[in-house]
Amino acid sequence: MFRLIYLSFLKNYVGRNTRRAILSITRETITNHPLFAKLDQRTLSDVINYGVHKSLKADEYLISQGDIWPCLFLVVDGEIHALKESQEGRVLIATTIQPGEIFWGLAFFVESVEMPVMLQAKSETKIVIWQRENLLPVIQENGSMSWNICQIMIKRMQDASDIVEELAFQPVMSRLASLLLEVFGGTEGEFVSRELTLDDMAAHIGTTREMVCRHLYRFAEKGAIEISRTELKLNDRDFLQEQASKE
Amino acid sequence: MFRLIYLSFLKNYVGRNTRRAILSITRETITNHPLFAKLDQRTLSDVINYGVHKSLKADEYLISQGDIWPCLFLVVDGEIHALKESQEGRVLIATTIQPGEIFWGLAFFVESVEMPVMLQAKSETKIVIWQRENLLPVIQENGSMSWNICQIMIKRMQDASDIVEELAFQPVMSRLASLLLEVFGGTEGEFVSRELTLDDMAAHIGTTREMVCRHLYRFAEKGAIEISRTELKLNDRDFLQEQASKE
DNA sequence: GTAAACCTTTGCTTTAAAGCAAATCTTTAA
DNA sequence: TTAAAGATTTGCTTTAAAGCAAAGGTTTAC
Repeated sequence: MFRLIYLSFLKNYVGRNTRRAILSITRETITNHPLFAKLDQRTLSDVINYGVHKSLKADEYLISQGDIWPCLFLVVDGEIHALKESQEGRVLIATTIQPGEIFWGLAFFVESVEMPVMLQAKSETKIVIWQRENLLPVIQENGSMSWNICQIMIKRMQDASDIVEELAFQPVMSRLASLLLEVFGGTEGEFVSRELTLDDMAAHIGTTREMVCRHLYRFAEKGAIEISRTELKLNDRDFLQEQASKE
Repeated sequence: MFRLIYLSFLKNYVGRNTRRAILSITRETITNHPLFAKLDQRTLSDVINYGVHKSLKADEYLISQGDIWPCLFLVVDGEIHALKESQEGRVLIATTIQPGEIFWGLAFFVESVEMPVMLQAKSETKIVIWQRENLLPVIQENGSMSWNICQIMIKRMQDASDIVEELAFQPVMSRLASLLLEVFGGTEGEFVSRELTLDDMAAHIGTTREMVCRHLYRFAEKGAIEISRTELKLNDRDFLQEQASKE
């Protein structure tokens, strides 16, 4: 009881020193990002001043599919999912934006272009948002920035390309094997919390929770993993690797 | 007979005037592209000089999936398919690059990054290729160029995003309806050549020729289209539109 | 002009994926 | 502490997609 009160107290109270610490982490995150690498101190300060801080609660939406949103943002803390939703309510998580990464509304670059994904905070998340009108002059006066953005875009294209390839050619079992390796790849031999619900996993690979469940138990039958209702142990990475490459 | 000889004569013989005409078309294509829009005459000439002309025969490969290819190119005439091939030989056409459009190897922007697609000429095709090392200085000295590239990339991202959405959420029938509208949308009420083989259509929507065939005849049963072995008439665009949005 | 290569169509079979429902377990919130 | 909400699991059913094979057309190349 006491512990709960104590924790919620910490959660809501942000003292002068703590606030200063958060701002400094944010400042550091901005300063360290390759996009702003070659800016002089004065321009960097401008950029930092234009940035609007925003906190998102877990599961809170930042924007919806179809929005015209001429902004660019940097994740300071937490994680943001870029996801697509079908008419029937099925969901596909296209990518996850991590702390230190930059993302944008397409309308930041091309006027009136709609967002093809919605953005949703996975957990409690802090971001800094820039409006097109504020950042555009800076970008145009610093040639290297556009080039850096190109490089970030290339990475995103690779991601998108992988998703297309998997959806087009690989069966559910392979996609699940890939996901397991990605999420639990570093935990071979020890039981760990499953982290993702069946629905979460289904959203990552574009299928249903029932399919995920069945394939998990199929992997368990083969000895590649062990599972309980809440935990998972990865035993045979090679087996999963092999499954992941099947068509 | 005579006609054949006459045609093949034309095909191979390129006289002085014709060559000059082709070069001038190419020059115009380059000059008109938004990417080079704001360059001064002198820089533009440099760019034109750095560009290497290349002709591809129908079905000829430009590069393979996995290549590290630090180039950027412009399609002058013809069409180039960006396609993915699975281990089992199935093919998905991710996008088609049209005359006047620019595309690139990812390694043009980020060193050592592999191509996620292969590039293949759909028909006889002429392109102009620039090496990274030649074009990079021009880009870095002309800030607007990177920005323009960003805009081109945004368009490609939209395309990729649409493909993901279709593969993840839409059944074969919807994807085929979309394709029919895209290819034959402007020909309502008249018989036209089918243009694409069943295999071609299958490659566009990620399925097999048999599935395409069956769904075509299903559309025909409903009166939305009429088909013979070689021709097709689109009767009911609305019906197809409705099918295209189904999940 | 003809054979070979290629494309289309269809019947039949197999398989993967999804949908639905119910039982069981876990977590959350009052 | 307990009820409610949420998550997992499994059996059964349905459907979409794919695979295989064979029979016809069409086009191409010699």
